[in-house]
Amino acid sequence: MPELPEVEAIRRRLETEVVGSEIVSTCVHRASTTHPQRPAPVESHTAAHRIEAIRRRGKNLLLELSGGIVLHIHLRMSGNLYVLAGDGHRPATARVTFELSDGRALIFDDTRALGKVHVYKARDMPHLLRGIGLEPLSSEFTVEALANAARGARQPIKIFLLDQRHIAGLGNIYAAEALFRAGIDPRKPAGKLRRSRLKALHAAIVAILADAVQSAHIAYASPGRFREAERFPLLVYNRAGEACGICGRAIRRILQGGRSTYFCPGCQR
DNA sequence: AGTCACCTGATT
DNA sequence: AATCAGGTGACT
Repeated sequence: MPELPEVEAIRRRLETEVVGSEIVSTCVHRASTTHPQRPAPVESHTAAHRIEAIRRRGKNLLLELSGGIVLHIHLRMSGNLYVLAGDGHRPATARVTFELSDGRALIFDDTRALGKVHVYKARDMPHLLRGIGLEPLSSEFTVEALANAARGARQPIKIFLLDQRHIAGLGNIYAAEALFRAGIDPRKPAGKLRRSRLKALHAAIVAILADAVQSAHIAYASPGRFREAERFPLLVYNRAGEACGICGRAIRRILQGGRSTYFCPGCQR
């Protein structure tokens, strides 16, 4: 489920809940979650370490542990990270359990088991993250930086936005919503957008993600999982056939790179 | 840029 | 039974 806003909401929540806590033991319940690393090293390199900080880079969560160890977690499609009280029931979909010294447990829950948990030395992280693109809610993400990234790109702009090497954190939902808000046809080649269009797109991305972080924070606030109803309304995603709220034309669904793209043929040109 | 693979579950 | 799902990496 998670794109940048959901990952950031999880990060903020965990920051208040587990930074400063010590992991006493770790159990990997599904080997594919740590693949190609073996479960044993992940377990041994996290046990007896304290969680010192939690950072996010795009959709990646980085738990900085004592002793120069980084726990790298990617939630992929269905991952979630949350704290379970000492008397809580661990669900069957838990893929990794980190037992904390105060009796609580940090659970990596992942229904589809596509998510990843790996351990690295802190000094290796810059190398491992080198291919990740602009952080859209940071000061480095400017119209100029977006224009530089898009220059000469022949990919459709929707495909371009999903490519984490350009911008880190957009996924299928918010890419579609940002393009709608900016009034851009998702099939338009990225490198052919005029500066005025890029400016609108830049503003749309920042506004959508900032709003979505806020609502995701609320949606995750109560214990349990993401509450869809709390998210701010999506204007095109998953609305094929419905009337566009602006122009009234039917929202279309097309395939790009094997994935659904939703857009309004009236508003996006 | 398209297709498959990795997984499970919801929906048609 | 078939299709779809908020992600990504390895093919072609």
